[in-house]
Amino acid sequence: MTEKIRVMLVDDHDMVRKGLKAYLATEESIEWVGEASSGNEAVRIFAALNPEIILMDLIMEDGDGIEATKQILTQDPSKKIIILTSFYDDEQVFPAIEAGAMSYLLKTASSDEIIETIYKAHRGKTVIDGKVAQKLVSGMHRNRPFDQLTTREKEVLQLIAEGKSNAEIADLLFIGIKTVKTHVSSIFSKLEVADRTQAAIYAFQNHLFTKHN
Amino acid sequence: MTEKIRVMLVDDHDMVRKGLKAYLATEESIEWVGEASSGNEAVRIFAALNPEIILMDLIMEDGDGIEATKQILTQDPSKKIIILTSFYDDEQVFPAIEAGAMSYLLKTASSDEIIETIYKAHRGKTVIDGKVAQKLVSGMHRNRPFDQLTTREKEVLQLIAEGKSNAEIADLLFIGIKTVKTHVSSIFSKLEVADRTQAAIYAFQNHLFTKHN
DNA sequence: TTTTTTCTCCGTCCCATGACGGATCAGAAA
DNA sequence: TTTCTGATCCGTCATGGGACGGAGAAAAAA
Repeated sequence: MTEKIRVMLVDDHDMVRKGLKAYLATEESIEWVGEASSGNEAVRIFAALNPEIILMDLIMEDGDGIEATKQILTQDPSKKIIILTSFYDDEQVFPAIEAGAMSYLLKTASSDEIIETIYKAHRGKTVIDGKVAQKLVSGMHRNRPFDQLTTREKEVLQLIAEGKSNAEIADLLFIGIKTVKTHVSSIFSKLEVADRTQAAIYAFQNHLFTKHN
Repeated sequence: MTEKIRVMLVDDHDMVRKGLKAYLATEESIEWVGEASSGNEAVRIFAALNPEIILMDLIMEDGDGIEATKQILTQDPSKKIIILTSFYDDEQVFPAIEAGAMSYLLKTASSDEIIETIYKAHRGKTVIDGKVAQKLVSGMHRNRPFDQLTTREKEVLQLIAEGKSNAEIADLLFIGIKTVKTHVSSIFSKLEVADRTQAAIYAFQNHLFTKHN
């Protein structure tokens, strides 16, 4: 029999860790080398555990999965990381792929799919969940109006989304109110919204300034 | 030895179901009678499984946990339902308790806590997760400014949060623009915000109109 | 090089917005 | 009954917000 595949899990749900551990124990060719309950903990201990494959949750209290993925791959690019997240959180897919994750599964995936994905990752093959893949292709040619904004306009939009007035924005950016109004008008036409309130709503609905951009 | 406690799990994550099942199998006095992958499925099959305790996830694709909790307890009030959710989703705690759930756990809870909660629920004792409890007490005397709003004002605020102008709101509610402005001003003073944009931001940050209210 | 595009900046004009005051009506408390 | 409180409604008025036009500078294209 060949060498076992060394697998590590990073998830802040104890029951998920205990559960997946118990389930993977039934697989002869998989060896459970350890687990971490947060992204930061994973970065600290993965080298000692020396897993070949890391199952990584995204949303965790202490250090998110994307950051942990980056750091781990920086230290050891040979690690194969499978993202295993609860929801296809809108625009977390791109950052995860960019961070170097090999596969992207939803927790709604069946246990068999997870095992299959582990084997495929072991052979260097990528698996992307169907729903996530749809997001990807629709987002590939992402003509997001937001990306049409200039640097200055993005700054202004963020301040709008924080509830700032034009005068406040002018003070914060050390420019005239009239100039702010120009940027604001430009933002409206690019985002195809009518006023600053709709622009702020757009920012919130697209999670623009809540995470990494 | 006494009768085993009959337990059923409702969760749309296959790995959580398989995992918890494997883990609970180590408990002598707990019997796993079945599982459902959605709220609606749970309502359909719980009677046949005849569990004593139901572990219920909240966020599911097909029929959420709160609705399922209500329906199950309507059919059989003797069932003891333990909410087992991923995040303390802001204001889902109240509806869950109102629906008749006996306990409220987070999935970050340790497996031992879950087992302990099952035993306590079996003896009729309620367990509320610490973080959730904090939310509860801070929410008990919930001086949320939002609750200070009148019915009409809530309607207006929702339309503001949808990006509507005063004129559009007037048309939608069949009242004059001046009247709308009065409501709008009243909303601002109660929410302690300066303009409609900040009001919309308030609505989004408090998840006001995204779920049941 | 010149030309064109783009980004950033500032000005003028008009209207929706929001502050303030007041009227009407309904229900509760005296 | 009267009184009081609060919800809903409409008026007047000053101002911030948004549309439009344009200038200078720098980068890209010719």
